[in-house]
Order: sequence, then structure tokens, then C-alpha cells
Amino acid sequence: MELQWLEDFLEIAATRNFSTAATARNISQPAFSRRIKSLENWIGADLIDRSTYPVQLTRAGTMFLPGCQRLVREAYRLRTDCRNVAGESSAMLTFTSLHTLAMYFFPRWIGSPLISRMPLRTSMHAADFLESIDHLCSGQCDFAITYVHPDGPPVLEGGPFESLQIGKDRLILVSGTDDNGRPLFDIDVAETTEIPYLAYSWSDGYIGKLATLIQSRWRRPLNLSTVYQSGLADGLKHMAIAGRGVAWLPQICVAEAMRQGRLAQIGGQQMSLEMEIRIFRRAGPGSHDSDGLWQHLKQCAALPQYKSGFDADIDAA
Amino acid sequence: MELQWLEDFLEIAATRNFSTAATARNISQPAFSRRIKSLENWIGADLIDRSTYPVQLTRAGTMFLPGCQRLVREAYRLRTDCRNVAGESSAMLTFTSLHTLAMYFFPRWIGSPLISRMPLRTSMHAADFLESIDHLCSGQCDFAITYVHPDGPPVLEGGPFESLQIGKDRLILVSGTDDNGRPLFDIDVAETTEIPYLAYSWSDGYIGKLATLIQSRWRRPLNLSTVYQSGLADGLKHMAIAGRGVAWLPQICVAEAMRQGRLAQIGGQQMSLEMEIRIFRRAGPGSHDSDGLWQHLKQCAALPQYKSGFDADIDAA
DNA sequence: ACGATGCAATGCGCAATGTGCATAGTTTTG
DNA sequence: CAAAACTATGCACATTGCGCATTGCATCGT
Repeated sequence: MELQWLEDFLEIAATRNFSTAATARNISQPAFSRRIKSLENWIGADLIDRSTYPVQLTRAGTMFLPGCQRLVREAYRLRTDCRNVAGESSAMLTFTSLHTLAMYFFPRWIGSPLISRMPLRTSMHAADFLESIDHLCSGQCDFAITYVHPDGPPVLEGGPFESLQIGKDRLILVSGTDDNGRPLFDIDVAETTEIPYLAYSWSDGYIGKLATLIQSRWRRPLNLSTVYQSGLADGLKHMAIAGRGVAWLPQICVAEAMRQGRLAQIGGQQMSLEMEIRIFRRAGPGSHDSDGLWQHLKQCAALPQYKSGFDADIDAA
Repeated sequence: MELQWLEDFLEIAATRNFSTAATARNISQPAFSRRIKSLENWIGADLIDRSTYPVQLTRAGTMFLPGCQRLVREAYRLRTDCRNVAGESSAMLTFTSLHTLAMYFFPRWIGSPLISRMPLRTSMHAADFLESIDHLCSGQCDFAITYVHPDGPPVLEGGPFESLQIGKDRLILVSGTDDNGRPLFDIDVAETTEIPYLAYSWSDGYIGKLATLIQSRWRRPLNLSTVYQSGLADGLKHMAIAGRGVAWLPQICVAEAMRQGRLAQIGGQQMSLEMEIRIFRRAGPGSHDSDGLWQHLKQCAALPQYKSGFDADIDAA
């Protein structure tokens, strides 16, 4: 009987769809199906009624749901409490962030001179936006690092969380290039000309919404025709490099490809949006290491070269 | 993160010894050690201080213990509740009983014509007395089968439980025998003569207390000198057969060895105590199968040959 | 009504994880 | 001091879980 089975159940209870739940849990549908079956075997009763569409909870499943939530919450709370008690060097700080930030930003940030002088043991759990938020809220992770824009979807507002800005990035529109390095697509075309669009899927939850925001502010509608969807910026990047269409991508994600001339920004600076990179944590006293890092980050925020250090890094790319 | 890791932790918290805990959990010591390590990795803090002897709980481990107990209890309670809701043939009935009853009584009882005509799926969790009671109270098991004597420790009185008698046994004093089949030890000896005594350890919780009761009623004190302790009647039996001393043992446990002349009763019938074998369950409506069995047992209780059937079995032995 | 698509379960080969045995190093016991 | 007990670790093997491919069924769109 594994804790992850309980979390699997919570996912299927929410989505009522094995395939969707499996994706959300980052496993294949068959593996997800078998885990739910394993849980049902342990319980000794069916929790899901698979004969309906969408699937429904059985009576037992409905009764199980609140207790299941309680168990999961309690387990993670216990874990956090133990870490707090243990404190000091035996604890590991857990971070969660978007895949892009986990891949391109976090290693540099955690390795920068100001941060790396702290003796921290860290683990990073990359996830999509909603999942990252859930990891932080459920106590699975100590910190969440994500993009934030004032006009974008609210991030953990109104809850017991605090945040600090630790960097900046920019969402830009990019296209693959021809042999001369010129963009394959541009937005200054006739309104009737369709532009193949590489879109963020629903599971992204954040960047796609910011992209929509920028487009709504453009001087005329763009005739974008979605030809591919992905929740991962890197997936969209590869399609853009392959010439399949245009995509909104964080600058940090495409800096290297742009330097190599494989991708080019289109639409200019007006067709872009600056985003903050913010780190969130639960407000109030945390573990010894967690509090130590937070205090350190607050002090760094007062250094004028701190944030521009990361800007310069991107600009140099 | 597995439920069994939590149960492992409860075992090491109780025993303070990896080897003993591993045996109790029916796995090897290295596997047990690694499971505790896995739990500690998940928690992110040490729960056990291995630098002391016996091992101790760390501060984090001490803090974790009550929450861990709660989680385990809650998980099994949830499981039972789900089975109850689901009802019918998908459920399995779980029994818990003393090791002796699990080994010698339960297989015969569940296989007797009156019981085996019911289509039941059953599982049996043997434990010592207190653990059995806990399994039933915590909802880990549907039924508990144990010895009961009016003058012995109260069994689940005052709580929401009901019980039915399903058999009888007798606690008798036995000794190993010489080549002629005569007892090696007898209680009719001078008061100054020590009798080597194979005693129940504290973890037994029931039979040992009944034995003390009988001895307190004997016409003069017995000069018993404890030479060995065990929580398992079978352990005491083997020592008695080996000639190491006298032991109080349930008749059902020693019937075979007595027939073979390897053990003999001493002290006569006065030096024995009849015990009921009773089955307990939580009062009120249970699962479909649980209620079905209970009704069936009530009907059997009305049959005059029911209980004597099991007496005759022992007498014939 | 039909074809295309989506959904959940299952078989299969492979990957990952966990196990017991043997052993090493340390501590405790007699 | 030697023997026994205790805990962790290496290693080979066993067990379990995974993703891919597929199947059977239901839903959706034309």
C-alpha cells in the first residue's frame, strides 16, 4: 500500500478520466490503471465504477475520498514536522518549478556565488504550473519557483504564502530560420495568411495564458492556426527549430538556439512580455535551512546587482 | 512511501532492536534495515539513533511516532469502512488470534463442517494478546479469537464489542518425560526444592496471568524458579519437551506431544483451568460477510453438539 | 449508419526495485 | 579475552512495476 496510490486516487477522483489523470501523474495510462487496481486490491473493494462514462466513484470510493485526502495531507505534514525537528544539515530542501525553470534557470541560480555559499542539500521536482502549486500547498515541496506577471493568473494570492523575486525573463515570439538565418514566419503578413502556431496545451496553465494576454493587446488579431500543442516549452522549441511554426517561449529557454541562428525572434520587443521569476514558500517559521535560505534571499534582494546579474546572463546569451 | 514502512517503524520503536523487529515483521534484518532507511530518506531526517545500544528514537523519530500510529490506524480503518460499504463477496474477513489458537484451533474450526459450508474468504493474523486486541480495536481485523476466563484479565469489556463462545480449552501444567514416560518434574516436592519454570514473558499478556491465578489458588506456594521466558506457548512447549522445566500450556497445544509420551501433565486436574475460546467483533452492523458469519455462529451456539464437538476433539487427542 | 477517435484493460519484454545470504565492523556479554 | 549479538553493505537473484502495443468497447462527428 503506497502513498502514491492514494495520490493517484485523488487525481482520478478529480479528473474522472484515467488518461488525463495518468498524464497529470506523469505516468502512462496503463501504469496508472494498474496502480488504481493495486489500491482497490488492498482496500478489497472497487473504488471506481468503470462502466460509466466518464468513470465515477463507487459508494466505497466516495466514502474513501475524504479519508484519503486526510491521510495524504497528514503524511506530508508529518514529514515536514520531522524535518523541522531534525533541522540543520540532515534536512533537504525541496524545490518545485516549471520544467523550463528547472532546466535552464535553477541550476544556474542555485550555483551562483551568492546562493552556493550556503551549505544546502536540495532536490528539484519539475512539474507543470498547477502541479507545482499543488506540491507547495500540500507540503510536498518547501519552495516553488515560477513565472509571475501582474496581469497573468494570480499565483498563490490570498493564501498563507510569501514570495521573493529572484530573477527576470521575457516571453518572446520565435520562429525557425532559413539557411540565411532569416525567420521562416513573420507576423506582419496579410490577415488572411495563416501562421502555423505551436501552442501551449491546457496542462501548461501559465505561459499559454500570458501568450494569450500579449496577443490580445496586439494592434490587430493574429491569424494563428494551431498545428501542435504541448505543455512543455522545450517541446515547442524543438518544433519551432524544425520549422513547423511560431511559438511563445521564455527567452532563457531559447537563448542558445538564437545565438546559433536556429531560432529568431519575431514581432520585436512590443511583441514580448517581461516576467518575474519568483520563489514562493509557506509563510511563517519553516525549517532551519528553509528559514536560513529565505533570510539570505531577502538580503540578496537588497543588492542592486543581484537581479541584473541574471539579466546580464540572459543578455549575453 | 509505503504503509509497511510505517509499520516497520512502529516495530522498531517498540523493540529498539533491528534484528528482533525484523523477525517480528517476517523479513530478514538487512531488508528491515533498508526499509527503515527508505522511510528516513522519504522523511528527510533520521528517525533512529543507531549509535546507542539499544538503538533509540531521535527527536524527529519521537515526534513521528504518534503521527505514524495514527496514519496506520486510519489507513486500516478506512479500508475496513470501504469494505463495509462495498459489502458482499468482494470482501475478505480478517481474523486475529493468539499464535496457539491460530496454529492449532483456527484451521480446524474454520474447516469444521458447520463453518466451512459458508463461502468465506479469510485471512488470519497471529499476534500476542495485546496486539490482537489492538488489531480488532483499530479496525485492522474483523474478528479476534482469544482465550477468556471469568477470573482472568477482562477482555474488551466496556467497549463496543460483542463475543460468542466457539470452543473450550484447558490450561494444564506439563513436564517433559524420562525414557519410561514418567514426568521429569512434579509439584509434590519439598518446599525447598526448586522447580525449573518455563514462564510466559510480559508480551504474552494473558495465559501467563491465568497461570499465576491458578498458582495463587494452590494449597501451598510452589517454589518455581524461572529458567526461560517466551511469549509463545510453542516455545515453552519445546523447552518442556527438552526437559528444561515445567510449563503452563493450553491442552490443544500439547495434545499431540502427550499422546506420544513426550510430555505429561502434572498436578492433576485441580492444577488446571478450563478456558473458553471466544470470538470477538465490533458490535453493530458489519459487512455483509461479517454479519452473515456472526448470525451463523449464533445459530451454531444453540446446537448442543457444537461446543462438545471441539471438546471431544481434544479429549481424543 | 459508419468511420474516426478516445478510453480503459491486458499481454509482453524490459527496467527498476527489493530481497536474502554472506560478510565486515563494532559493541556487548559471559 | 573470546564468543555472541547487532547493524550496515555488497552481490546475485527474485519480484514488481513500467511503457509500448494491442484489444475491445464507447463516444463523437459527418
